[in-house]
Amino acid sequence: MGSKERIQRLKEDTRANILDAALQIVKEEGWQALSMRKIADKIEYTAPIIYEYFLNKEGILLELTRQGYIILAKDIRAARDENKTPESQLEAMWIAYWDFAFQHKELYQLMYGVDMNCCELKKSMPEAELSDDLMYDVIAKLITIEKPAEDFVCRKYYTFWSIIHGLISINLVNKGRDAEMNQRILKDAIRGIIKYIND
Amino acid sequence: MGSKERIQRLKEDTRANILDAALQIVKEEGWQALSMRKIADKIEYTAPIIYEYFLNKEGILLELTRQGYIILAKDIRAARDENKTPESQLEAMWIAYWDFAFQHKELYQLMYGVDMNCCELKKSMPEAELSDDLMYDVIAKLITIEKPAEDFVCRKYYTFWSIIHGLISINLVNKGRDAEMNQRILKDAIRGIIKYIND
DNA sequence: TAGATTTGCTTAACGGTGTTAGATTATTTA
DNA sequence: TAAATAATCTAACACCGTTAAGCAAATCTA
Repeated sequence: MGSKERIQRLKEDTRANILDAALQIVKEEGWQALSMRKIADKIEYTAPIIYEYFLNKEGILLELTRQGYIILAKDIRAARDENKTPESQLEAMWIAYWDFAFQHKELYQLMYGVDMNCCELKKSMPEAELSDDLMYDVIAKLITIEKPAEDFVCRKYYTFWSIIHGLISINLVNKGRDAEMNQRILKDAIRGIIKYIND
Repeated sequence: MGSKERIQRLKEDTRANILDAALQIVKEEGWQALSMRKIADKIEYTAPIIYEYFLNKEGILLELTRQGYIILAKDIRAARDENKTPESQLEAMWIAYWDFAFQHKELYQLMYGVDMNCCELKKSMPEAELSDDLMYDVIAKLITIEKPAEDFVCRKYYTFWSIIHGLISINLVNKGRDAEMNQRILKDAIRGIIKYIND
């Protein structure tokens, strides 16, 4: 009677296959081409069975978003743990963020709504805050002034996030022209903000 | 026989009505809800008529994008002309950019692919470069070092653009939480970059 | 003015989408 | 083996962008 577990495992496999198929289609043809019937084709089923694993199409996207945040947090944490000083940690962490965006371009688009459809329903996802906290902590360490205003750290964090997300968005939408220049802008900006973080 | 002109004017009206209807639907229900049949309903015609005025749905979006760039350039130019020093010009121009993004939220989403579907075909649109040039000129004035590297101005421009576009994107996607804080981040960032523009 | 032609607009359709209900087939249980 | 249950599919609905065909009114031509 161990078949219960076997079947359970098979179901989990199918669920994973759906997500894999979806991501594969997006990688091959873009978000616009993703359809329930195409996913079904790829996993050799018909469309309605997907609804036994996910509430609807949005549910698939939501799960992919979740996976994205988990990978991102893992990468950022690794970058932090490989460096010692807060300065080098912060730089490495933002570069990890940057690398994630291009290594998992499709996930990044989904997570941050760059040239995408969908979403709206990205409300309370705890996984989305994983990497937020990591960044926040390191930034706080760099602030040496006596009594920072309440939203001071928050503002610095948003400044970092904005410039890097902005650069990424511009590159993803405009199909990134000069990769080398962008790397320079990125590093210059990071160092600039770190340098004057107490202003 | 002045009826030729009258008819011509009516046709131009209908074309404008289509664009207005489209934008109105988007403002009321979001980009996802925009459909040819809904536009037709709003202008009290049936869908196929629209194809006498635009090649396809993309054509409507493209024209709205064009209009967006024209408004943006006008706003930025006005901001520049209301200020004297390059420093205050630049700040006012970026704030004008910022204001445009929130005053014409839907157009900005369309122009820069923030949480949108479509596009790809944003290739050569001359109107898109109108405001680019304005910014570029003023930034160049602020650079005082002797022989700036060839891509120096370009890099500074991208730095500005990135942080502001990043902030806007984050606010549009995350439904902007603290408007006041964002204004502060924006101004701080602009002044920070101006301050160290020759680094 | 009568007929021919052009114009403006609609209906109907095609192939696609997300999604649901019902029927069908396969598997498990008694 | 028979009944019950699970797994899967077919068919359909309402929508989408888009195109082709047809109708009816206005216009032009004789």
